[in-house]
Amino acid sequence: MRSSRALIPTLKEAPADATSVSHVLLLRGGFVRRVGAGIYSFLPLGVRVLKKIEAVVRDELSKAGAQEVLLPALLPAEYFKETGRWELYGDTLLRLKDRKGGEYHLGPTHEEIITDLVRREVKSYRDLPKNLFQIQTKFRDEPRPRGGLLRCREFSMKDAYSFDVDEASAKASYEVMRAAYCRIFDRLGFDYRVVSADSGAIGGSGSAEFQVLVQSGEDLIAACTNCAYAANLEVAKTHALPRIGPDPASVPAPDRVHTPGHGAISDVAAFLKRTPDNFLKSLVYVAGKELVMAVVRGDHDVNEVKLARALGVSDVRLASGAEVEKATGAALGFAGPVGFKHRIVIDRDAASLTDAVTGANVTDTHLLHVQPGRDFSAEAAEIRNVVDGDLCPDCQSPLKIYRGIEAGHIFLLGTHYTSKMKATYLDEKGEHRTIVMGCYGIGISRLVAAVIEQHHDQNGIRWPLAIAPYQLHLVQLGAEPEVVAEVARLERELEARGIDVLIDDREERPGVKFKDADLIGIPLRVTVGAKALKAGAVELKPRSEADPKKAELVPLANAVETIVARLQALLEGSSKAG
RNA sequence: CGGGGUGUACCUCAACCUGGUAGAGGGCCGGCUUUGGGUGCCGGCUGUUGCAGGUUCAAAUCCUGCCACCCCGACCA
Repeated sequence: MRSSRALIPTLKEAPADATSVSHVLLLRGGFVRRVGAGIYSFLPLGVRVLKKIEAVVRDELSKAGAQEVLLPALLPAEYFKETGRWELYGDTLLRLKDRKGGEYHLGPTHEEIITDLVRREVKSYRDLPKNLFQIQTKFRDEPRPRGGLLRCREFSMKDAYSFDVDEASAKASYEVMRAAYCRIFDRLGFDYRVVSADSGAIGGSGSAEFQVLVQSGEDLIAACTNCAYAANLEVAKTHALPRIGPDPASVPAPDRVHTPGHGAISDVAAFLKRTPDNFLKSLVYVAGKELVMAVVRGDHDVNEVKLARALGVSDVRLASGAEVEKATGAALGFAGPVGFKHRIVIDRDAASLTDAVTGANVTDTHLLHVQPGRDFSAEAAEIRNVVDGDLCPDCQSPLKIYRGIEAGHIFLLGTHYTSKMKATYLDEKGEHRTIVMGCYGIGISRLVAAVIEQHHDQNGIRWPLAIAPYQLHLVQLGAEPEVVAEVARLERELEARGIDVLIDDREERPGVKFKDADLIGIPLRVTVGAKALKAGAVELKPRSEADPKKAELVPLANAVETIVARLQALLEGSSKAG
C-alpha cells in the first residue's frame, strides 16, 4: 500500500480529550476516530490491527477445537427474560423497541442466545462436548466509558461457550481454553498474568482473568513473587499475619482516652504515640437494609467485594456520615466495635491483634486495651485488601501488587444458565441431564489498546510484528528516478514474498516521514534514499531502536533476503515474549 | 449515579473575569525556498463561539435551562 493513496491521517498534536497513552497514540497515528462517548470508528490501520488480532485468536481457538458461529447483536427480550438478566443487567443493557412495540436489546454478551441454540440442536450425550465461539460487536451502556478503546459502549469481543455432559468434562474444556488463551496472549507479545477472579454478574463457580500488566491498568492484582499464585485484589488471599501485641491474658480492661479532634487513624496514632497497626479501624456499611461494622487493622483497608461476599450479599456501601453518627452516637471517626449494636465482621488479621486501640463510640474518645473476642464478638473473615509484602497463601513468599488491564476472562459456569433455560441432553441411560457450561471472553478492541499501553515509547507505538498493521514500512526519500525505481523493485519483490508493505511515497520532507513512521509503529523500517543508494545500499532500522542515527546499511543485492530474515527473527522474538 | 472540569476553525488553544466587528499556532490550498528527524518566507480558505431562552442599544463574554464530552469514584471484555 502506498501512503499517498491511503487514509492515514496522523496528527501532530494530541486531541485534548485523550488522556491514556493508547488513546492518544491511536488518534495521532490515524487508527481510530471518536464518534461518541465510548464509540469509535476504525480507520484502515486500525482495522488491519483488529484483523490481525482476530486471526491469531481464530487460529488458536480452532486448534483448541472450537467452532466459529455468528449470533445476532439485535436480540428479542425473551431470552434475557428467561434467565432474569433482563432485570438484572439494569441500565447497562441497551434496550429498544421495534415498530410494533416489541422489546429488544443489543447483546452485551450471549450466554442465553447460544444456550438456546444448543438446547434446540443438542439432544444426546453423543452430541457433546461442543465449543462455539464468535467475534462480534457487543453493546454495553457503560456508566463511564473511558480511555479510548479501553472501555467502550460498542466494542469487539470474542466470546466462546463450552457445553459438556458433566462438571469433570466441563473442567477439562475450561482447561483447554485456558491453555489456548495462554498461547494467544503469548503470540500477541503480552506481559500478562492469569489471575483468580470474582465471577461477578455472569455467575458461575470459578473464573480466571487474563490481566495485561501495565501501570495504567485499572485493576489491581496480587501475584506471588515465587510461585504461580495470582489473584485479582477482589479475591486475593494471604497467609495469616503473626499476632501483634502482648499475650492476650496480660491485657488490662479497656480504658477511655480523650482524643479531641483526632478521628483519622494517622492522627490518633501520632497523638497517642502508637503505630496504625495497633488500631482497629471500624467502618460502618449498609448491606441491604442492615447496618454492619467492618473492622480491619489500622494500616489495612476494607475490600468491599470481599466484605459483601463474607456477608452473603451482592454489594455493600459505606454508610453516610449521618447514618454512622446515628448508629454509634458519636461523631464520624470515633466508631468502634465495643458496644456496637449491629452485626460486626472483623478481618482475620485484625482479630489476632491484642491490646488494640479503637473508637469508643463517643465523640473525641478512643478506647485503649481492647481485646477482640473478649471485649466484643464478631465474625472473622478475610475482608481486607492485600498489600505489597503480604505472604502468599500457597507458599508464604511475599506477594507483589500489580496493575493490569483485564483483557480476557474465562468462567466455569456450571449449570447457571442451562438449568434456568432447561438445556438438557439424554444420557446413556436415557435420562435427562442438564448441560454443563463454560464461557470465555476476550476483548478484541480492548486488546488493541492494551498492546499499545504495553508497547510504546515517547515517539509512538511499537507494534509486535504479529499484529502490526503492516510488517514493513518502506520510506522513500526524494523522487530521483533511481530512488523511485528501487522502491518499486522492493515493493514488487517483498510483496511477492508475502510481506505487507506500507510505502511512504508522499511528497513530504524526511523529518515528517520519520516522525510518522515512529508514530505508526511498524516494527521494521527500510529507508530508500539517494544517500545510501550511492553506496549501493538501503537502510534498515527496527522500531525498537531508539537512536535515530543507528540504521544498518544493507547492500541492494541482499536487501530482500535480509528483510525477510529480520522479520522472521522479530516474529520469533515476539512469540517468546510474555 | 455522586464529585470535578471543558465546550470558540479540522487540531491545540487565546479572547470571557472587566459586554463593543472572533484571533494565534499547527493543518489545509497556492507560490517561492528547503531536501536525512515535523525547513523558512509570502499569500489564501476555514466559524450559526454546543443548543435554547433571557438581560442589554449591543452577548463568545452576564443570567437561566438543556445537551455533549473529558477526568476521579461505585461496575466490566
